[in-house]
Amino acid sequence: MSQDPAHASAPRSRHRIGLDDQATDGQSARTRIQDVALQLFIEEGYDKTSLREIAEKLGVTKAALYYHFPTKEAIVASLTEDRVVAVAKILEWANAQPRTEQTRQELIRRYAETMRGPRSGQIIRFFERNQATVKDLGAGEAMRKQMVEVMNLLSTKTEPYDVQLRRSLAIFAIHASWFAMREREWNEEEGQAAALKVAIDLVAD
Amino acid sequence: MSQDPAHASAPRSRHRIGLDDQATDGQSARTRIQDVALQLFIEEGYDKTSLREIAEKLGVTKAALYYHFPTKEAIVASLTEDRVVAVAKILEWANAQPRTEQTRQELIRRYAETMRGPRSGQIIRFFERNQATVKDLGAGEAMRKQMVEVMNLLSTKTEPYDVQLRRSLAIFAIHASWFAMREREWNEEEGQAAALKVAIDLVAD
DNA sequence: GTCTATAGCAGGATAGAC
DNA sequence: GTCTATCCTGCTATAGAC
Repeated sequence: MSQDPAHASAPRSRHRIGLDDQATDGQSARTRIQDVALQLFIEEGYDKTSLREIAEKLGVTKAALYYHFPTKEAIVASLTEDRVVAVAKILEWANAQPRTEQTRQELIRRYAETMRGPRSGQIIRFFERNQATVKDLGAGEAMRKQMVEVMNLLSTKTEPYDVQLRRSLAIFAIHASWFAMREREWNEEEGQAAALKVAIDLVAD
Repeated sequence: MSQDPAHASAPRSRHRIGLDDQATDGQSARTRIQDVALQLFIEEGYDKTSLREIAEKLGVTKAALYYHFPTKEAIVASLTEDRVVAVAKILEWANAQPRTEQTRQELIRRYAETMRGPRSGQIIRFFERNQATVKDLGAGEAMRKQMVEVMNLLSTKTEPYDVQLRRSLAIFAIHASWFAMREREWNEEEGQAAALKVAIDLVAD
């Protein structure tokens, strides 16, 4: 999952306080960069978030980031790869199933499961808020294609338009529990349970 | 609606072929800029669309654009202002109604009506695909607030989470008919009718 | 109304010291 | 692993001629 050619085991040589030494909470430098970058990508947008800004927030310089990631885009790639693999597995499973209501519901259940990871919700949020930018980012293209494939599994072109639309909204229901209702105050558990319930209903006959 | 202090009636003085003289199809220079800009903002993203690119596509230079719009952001503002006014009117109406199922359905109907204009769908598409960027653009802020207000009118905080989510999805249903299902081939009429049907059902009890 | 030219700045990325 | 310094590019916006 982690393809870091350069420094599989980076030498902890110098005595200066750097990104990698702030790991008193068990977070690697790589992870800290990912967290800060993702947060900024969501709040400010990918384009408007400069590497300088990320570095500043981490207390280092731009150049330091380039030791951990070859490009800005690579940060996004590292963020999304795990989720892409997880969704790909679900799609593989779904493609081998008969196209029944029960399959749709199980597909939704499994898809909703992918939102349980600590960063999953944020990654979706990032994706939704940066669609235009992310679409030629490779990682974004992959996620977009997967979303379309999920929707295509939920309905066929021969079905009425309103059915197609209704079923597709199930995906938005799952995603939306993370971003559409920011104003309101419910906890994660409840939100996800509600989203799953609504989504399941949307794909029912 | 059109706040152009500088050139309410621009003098058609010179003989050179410019933006304003290409109006053989009845489009003003202003309109042509808006159309091209909006299209690029959707396809490439607001940030990544430079004024040079817009100008090039119109066969003029960057500087020419600055005659018609004082800033890049002003183009967005000019694009969204009519819709913001239209939605504001609907919100004003809705706020004066009792919070019944019938009101919700009528609210959805009226909201769906705003998608009938030629550019409305594109503007929503622009908004959705550039959320992160557009959020500190003034125009974007206004639209975001309106969307939240519509959702708040569709459900109250005391209602169960799944009901709140379900009702909020009605808005996405209306919007989605314009962008979520690009892969599939149905005409506008059918798509909007389907969206309205789904949305109405989502706000029903 | 449109042009050329340019100011002024910020971005991503690299080189090389430590 | 992180730094300083810098290259190169592209952006928004402005000045002033025509």
